[in-house]
Amino acid sequence: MTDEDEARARIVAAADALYYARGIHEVGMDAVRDASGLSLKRIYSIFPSKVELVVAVLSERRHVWDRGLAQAMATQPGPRGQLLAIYDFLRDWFESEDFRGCIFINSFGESGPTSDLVGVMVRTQKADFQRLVERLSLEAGGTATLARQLALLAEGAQTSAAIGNDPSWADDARAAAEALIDLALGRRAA
Amino acid sequence: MTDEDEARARIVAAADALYYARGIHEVGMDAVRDASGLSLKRIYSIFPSKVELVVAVLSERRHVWDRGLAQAMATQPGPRGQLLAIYDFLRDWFESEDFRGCIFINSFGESGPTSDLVGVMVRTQKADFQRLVERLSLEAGGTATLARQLALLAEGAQTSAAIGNDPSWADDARAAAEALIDLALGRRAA
DNA sequence: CAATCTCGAGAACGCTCGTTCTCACGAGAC
DNA sequence: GTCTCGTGAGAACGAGCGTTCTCGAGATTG
Repeated sequence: MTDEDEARARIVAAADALYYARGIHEVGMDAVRDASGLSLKRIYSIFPSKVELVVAVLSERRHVWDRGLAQAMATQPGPRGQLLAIYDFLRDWFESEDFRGCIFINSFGESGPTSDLVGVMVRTQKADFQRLVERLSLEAGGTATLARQLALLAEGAQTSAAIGNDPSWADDARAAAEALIDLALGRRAA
Repeated sequence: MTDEDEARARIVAAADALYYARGIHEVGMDAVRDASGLSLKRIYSIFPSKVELVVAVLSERRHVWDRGLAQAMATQPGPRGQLLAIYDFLRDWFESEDFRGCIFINSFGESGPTSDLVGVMVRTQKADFQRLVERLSLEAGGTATLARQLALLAEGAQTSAAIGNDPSWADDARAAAEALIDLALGRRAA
C-alpha cells in the first residue's frame, strides 16, 4: 500500500507540473513516465486511463488550494480580515515562479463544453469557493451579492495575472474588495 | 478576389463556431471542411496552415468584440455611462445561446505558455481592453487604479458566467463597478 | 473534337498519442 | 539449480489529425 501510495504521489506530482505548465492535452503519457521515473505499465496499473490521472491531478490541486486558503485565512481573526486574506493568498501565489493561472479555468478552456468529468470538477471548485466567500460575507454582516462581487474580483485577478504575467492584479482586487466591503458594511467593520 | 473573400469568410465563420464550441485543438480541418462546404484544397490555398486559420478566427473575434463594445458605449453620452455599458454589453453576450466564455481566455488555457501567436493575440486583446477602460476612467475623473478594478470585474464576469453558465454575473459586476466608480468620483457623477 | 487546365472528393502519408503487448531479467520457492 | 512470477523498458498497435497527393470530371480554348 505505502509503496503504491508513493508511486501514486510521484505520478500525480509529475503530471501536475507538466499539465499546469503545458496544458493537459499537450502532455502525453510518455512525458509523465519520463518525469515520474516510473514505467508506463506501473502508471496504468494505478491510473487505468489518462482521464483518471487528470482527475487525480485536479483533486490534488483542489486540496492544495483549500489548504493554502485556509492557512491564509487562519492568520486573521474576523471574517472581514479573512475575506481580504483571500487576495493576499492570491498575491503570494501569483508571485510564484511557475504561476500560469488557475488550472481549473485553463482546463475548462481546453476541454470544451463537453459535460465530462473535468467540467464537473471545475464547476464544483468554483461553486465551493463562492460558497466560502458567501459564508464569510454573511458572517461579516454583508450580503450574498457582496460575496459574488468579491468572488468576481478573485476570478478576474487570476486570469488577468496569468495572461498579463502581472501579480499586482491581486493588489487591485484587494483594494476593490476592501472598498466594496466597507461600503456594504457602512464604512467601519472589524 | 471577391470570390476568395467570400470563401475566406465562410471558412472563418465555420471555424469560429467550431473552435468556440469545442475548443481549437478538438476541431480538425476535416470538420472545418464539412462545416464550410469547401474542399481542403481550397481551404489550404487560402490559409497555408491551421495556425493561420486560428489567427484569422481570433482576429475576427476581436473585431466583433470591438464593434459590439463600441456600439454599446455609443448609447451613452458620458464616460461613466460608457463604463457601465461594458457590463450591459457583457450581459447581452452572456445571454446568447451559444455563450461559452471568452475565446481568448479559453485559447490561452489551451495553448500553454508557449509564447506563440495565440499568446500574443490574447495578451494584446486584454491589454487593449484595459487601455480602453483606463481612458474612460480618466475621462470620468477616475484613476488608473479604478480602471484596473473595473477591468477585473469584467474579466471575472466572463469566466464565472462561462463556467457557472449564469449570465447574472454581469449584473454583479455592474453593481460593483457602479459602487467603485461612485466611490472614486465622490459619490455623484454623470 | 482534342488538348489543357481547374478544382473538388477523397485517399494517402507521416506524426503524435493513448493504450497494450512482448520479452527478458531478477527475485523468491522448492 | 530450476521454475515461476512480477516488473520494467521499449516496441507495437490503432486512432486522430495536419497536410499533401491522386484521380477524374467538367470547363475552356483552338
